[in-house]
Amino acid sequence: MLAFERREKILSTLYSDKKVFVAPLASTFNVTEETIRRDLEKLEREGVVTRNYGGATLNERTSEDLPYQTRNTINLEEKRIIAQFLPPLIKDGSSIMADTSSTVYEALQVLQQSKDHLTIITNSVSILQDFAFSSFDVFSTGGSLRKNSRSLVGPSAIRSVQQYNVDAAVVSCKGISMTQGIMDTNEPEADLKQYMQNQARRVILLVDHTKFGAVSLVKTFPFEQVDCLLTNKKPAEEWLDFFGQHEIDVIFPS
Amino acid sequence: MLAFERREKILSTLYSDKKVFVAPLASTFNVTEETIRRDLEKLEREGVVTRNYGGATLNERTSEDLPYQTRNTINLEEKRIIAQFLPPLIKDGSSIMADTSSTVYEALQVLQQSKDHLTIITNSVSILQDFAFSSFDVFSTGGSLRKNSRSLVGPSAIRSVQQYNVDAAVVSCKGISMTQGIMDTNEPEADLKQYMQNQARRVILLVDHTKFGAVSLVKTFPFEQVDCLLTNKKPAEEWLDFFGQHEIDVIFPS
DNA sequence: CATGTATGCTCGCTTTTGAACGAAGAGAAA
DNA sequence: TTTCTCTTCGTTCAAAAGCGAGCATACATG
Repeated sequence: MLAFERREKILSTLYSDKKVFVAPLASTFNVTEETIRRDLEKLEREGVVTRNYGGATLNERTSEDLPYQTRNTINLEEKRIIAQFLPPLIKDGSSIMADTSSTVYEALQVLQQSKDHLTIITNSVSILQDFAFSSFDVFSTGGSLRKNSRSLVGPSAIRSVQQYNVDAAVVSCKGISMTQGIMDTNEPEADLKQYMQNQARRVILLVDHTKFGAVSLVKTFPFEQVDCLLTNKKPAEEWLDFFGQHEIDVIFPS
Repeated sequence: MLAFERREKILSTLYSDKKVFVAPLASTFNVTEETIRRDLEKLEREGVVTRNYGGATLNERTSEDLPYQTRNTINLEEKRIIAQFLPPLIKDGSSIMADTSSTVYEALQVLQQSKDHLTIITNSVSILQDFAFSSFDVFSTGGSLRKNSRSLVGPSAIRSVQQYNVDAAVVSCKGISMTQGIMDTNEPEADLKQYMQNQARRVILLVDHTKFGAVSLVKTFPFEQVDCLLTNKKPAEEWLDFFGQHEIDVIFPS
């Protein structure tokens, strides 16, 4: 039995019972209580459980969130660098649209700390979940829950997006190419993004350096629509020229 | 029985009875009265109860606006008992509407294990989150994220609900009374529930025993609309008569 | 080889619990 | 009202259970 295997089993017990105890776990897995405690400690650091004397209870709010969270920690540093550039571009009290991407998610976390009030319209379930107890006004687009993601898409989401006119759309993508434009991996989200862009006065695109030149399945909207691009490394000269031609403000760490 | 577990159970008794006594608690948990006193002391420090001679009473104010996660673990056993009754009432492949309540949430968890395919329309963020990786089709109503809850409400959610016609509405409430009807603590959710009920061929109401006779702020829909009621304890004879008059099928543990 | 991770073990510290006893509250009787 | 009695509370002490830090070992990984 490997460590992560054990933790997975602990998690599954947690999901069904909402709580676990140190001593029984230790004996079922044939490890010392120390090990179990360390497991629970780890789970607590990840925000999944709260420990109490003799065991731990599940944190409802992140109940099924583990896969997302791990995915979210990939390139987290890059995403945070990008996120730092967003607050100066957003005025307190303004309204924004946010798509379902971990980059945008990180950026909103930073906004939450630096702004008093914002109105957020989003199709991301993760954002809904995280802002349930914030002071921001949050609107969900509704729509169909896309399989294996926390994204709401489809005609209903599109209709919903069209109801709002916002100051800025904060979106990400899977790849940008000078010839192919801005691309995403799946049709429904790419589609929705296009409508988001359409309802916003300004379009702010968040792209980390790995997206430059990456080609992906489906085009979203053209570069002409982008007002501002945030990234985590200085792009190559030809990209800077390209952005200049399209009148896109590029922001990157100096 | 560990300390935190005992305190949870005390809380759960508090939520259903509004008050507890030291001596009976001590004997049910097989601990000394001192221990119970210390538990109550702790709960008092947390602002949940006020102690008085011989026991403690629940602080009314906090009972309504409980954070979701505490509310969710309270009376979990009762909720699971109710949840068990739902699968036989729902045919595989059918479509249902689900509100934002921990009882309905538990019931859907059970459905997830016993059905191959369902279409769920919900205003609950928690359900969206939990079914992101399931085989069910899930639609979000969208709408405004209600403060300090994981519930989507408002005109946009209502419009959205009206787009769908489903086989069953699975809903809960905060209180039922023969004279006042079915009640909830807040207007927006009560409102939405009414529309949900309206779009469903059958209305299934999930109520634990603490809700019987409990009066709450705002009425939702009348008993005439309810087709089936699931609860965790056999209701009193007058309630059974009452349900009979309204042609409501009542299901409870035998 | 060095490095990092996982695990077990020990020891001192904290939390929890029960027992004991005096103090305080409730209710009845004067 | 005052007094008396019984119950309930709070405090203190000690024992037991649980915990965290630090160290050592084992094993994989680079």
